[in-house]
Amino acid sequence: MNKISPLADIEILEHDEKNPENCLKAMKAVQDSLYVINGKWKLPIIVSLTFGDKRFNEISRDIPKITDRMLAKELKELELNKLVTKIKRDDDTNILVYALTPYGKTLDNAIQELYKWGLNHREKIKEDY
Amino acid sequence: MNKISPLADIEILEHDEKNPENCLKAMKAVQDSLYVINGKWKLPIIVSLTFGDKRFNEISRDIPKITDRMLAKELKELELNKLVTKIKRDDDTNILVYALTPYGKTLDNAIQELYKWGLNHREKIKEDY
DNA sequence: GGTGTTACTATCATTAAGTATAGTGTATAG
DNA sequence: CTATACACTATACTTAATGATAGTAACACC
Repeated sequence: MNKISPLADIEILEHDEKNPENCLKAMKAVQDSLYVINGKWKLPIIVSLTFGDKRFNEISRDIPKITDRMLAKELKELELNKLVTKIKRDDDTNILVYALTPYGKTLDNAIQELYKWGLNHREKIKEDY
Repeated sequence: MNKISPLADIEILEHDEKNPENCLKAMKAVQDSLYVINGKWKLPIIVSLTFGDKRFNEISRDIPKITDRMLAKELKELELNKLVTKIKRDDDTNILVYALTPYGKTLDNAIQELYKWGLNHREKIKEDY
């Protein structure tokens, strides 16, 4: 039960000129995350799968404008990173569907925050212009 | 005090085939966020500034391998998006420093989650290989 | 068993993102 | 007043990401 969150630490160290190590560490960690979810389509795919396991075409229809090529490519990378797997659909057919792994689901908190921020940002932009 | 978080809603709707609208909405919001922080350097810059207001060269020294051109370019975009501003350093000098705006600071939750996930992911990769 | 759908792959073209290098006006220190 | 650091900008180049288009094996369905 680590109550002190990492960025809480960062805030404590905000004015500690002697510890640029923590800044570097934070940057690297954030870059690691971004590296895994980078590109135009990976997060949309993951979001689509949070709404349920889906087969190739179902994901494709969920995401406007994605091409087969990109969907195939991104799914492959997500499988490599163990965020997504193929499983048999839970019915009498033997159709294969893509599903988030338990590990893939650990991205949920981050995605929630990006979702909330994105909604708010869209509102802000509307106000401003 | 909106206790029901957006993705909580999403989970409730997970098996509601009749509402693909929510899936689309979630994807768009997440893409909006990603659009603002995309690229290799924007998050490192923001992280650097969470450790304190800094001038150009100080940020540059914080972030290994970033070039002047990219730093200038990314800072300009961050200023356009109102996440960063230039202010006078809080001392007797009239040095200008870059600082996160209050709006820029609203990214903190998202960055925290990316930070936590990134740390964990790095550990996982070490275990796996 | 012919037709359509599914789940891809291959190839090539285009666009976007990032790098390398050099240069310039302004501020600051000695 | 001069040298150096600072905060950029300009140009050219390279690499990475994405798009457009076509094709194909496997399966499903009448």
